[in-house]
Amino acid sequence: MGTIKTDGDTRLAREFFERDVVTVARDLPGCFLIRQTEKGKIVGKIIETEAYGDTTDLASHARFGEKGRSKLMFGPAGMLYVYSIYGIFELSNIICGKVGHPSAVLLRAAEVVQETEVAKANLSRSKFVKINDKLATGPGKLSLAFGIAREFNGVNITNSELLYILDKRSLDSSKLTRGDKGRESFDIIETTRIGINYAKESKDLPWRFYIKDNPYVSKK
DNA sequence: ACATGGATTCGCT
DNA sequence: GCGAATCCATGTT
Repeated sequence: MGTIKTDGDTRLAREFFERDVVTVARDLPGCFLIRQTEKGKIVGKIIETEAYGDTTDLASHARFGEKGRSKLMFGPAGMLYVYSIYGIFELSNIICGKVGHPSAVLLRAAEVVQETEVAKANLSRSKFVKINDKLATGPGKLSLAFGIAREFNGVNITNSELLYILDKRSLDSSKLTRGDKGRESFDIIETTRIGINYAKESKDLPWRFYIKDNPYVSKK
């Protein structure tokens, strides 16, 4: 469901993201994030996500209402929501749910499986990132590695040629990863979100999802 | 106009 | 486990 054909691959379409944000967040690990750049096509397997909900989720930017930077969250699904944090990083989210039901999925970690040198070059632009074999472990590093910055805010990833997501069954991972299995099954761990201890009644919601035993998870 | 603090990351203790 | 780096959205004066 929720897919269209693009060049033989199966791109996630708006219907995929229009579902409940928690369902989408659980479904995204194992899918492939694609970033077409001048230097090449960066491909990453999504490892970890978090769901952010409506005005009742005290950790969600939507809690402030339909205004300011989070206005996008109230609009149609499939748009990218990029915002800066700590003056240092920019975090990438995908708007989910029907119009009027604000929510978004935060992309927290990926395994870069193609054009790793391009991703490394992107990371090198920040003096706050240490470059090692984990290129996109954590939402700040993920955005930087994939070259996603504020100019991508509002981009429709169901249309864009520069940024989109392919279904987890659409790529033959034997060509892409070392030992990690795109087409094989995996267990998803559900746990609490990171960095939101200020959000009293919401901080214990099990809205963080990651692939069990995967080395590219940002934090256990 | 001013003060506050964060959906982070790294390095040092 | 804690603090620094560094900017802007948000809330208060």
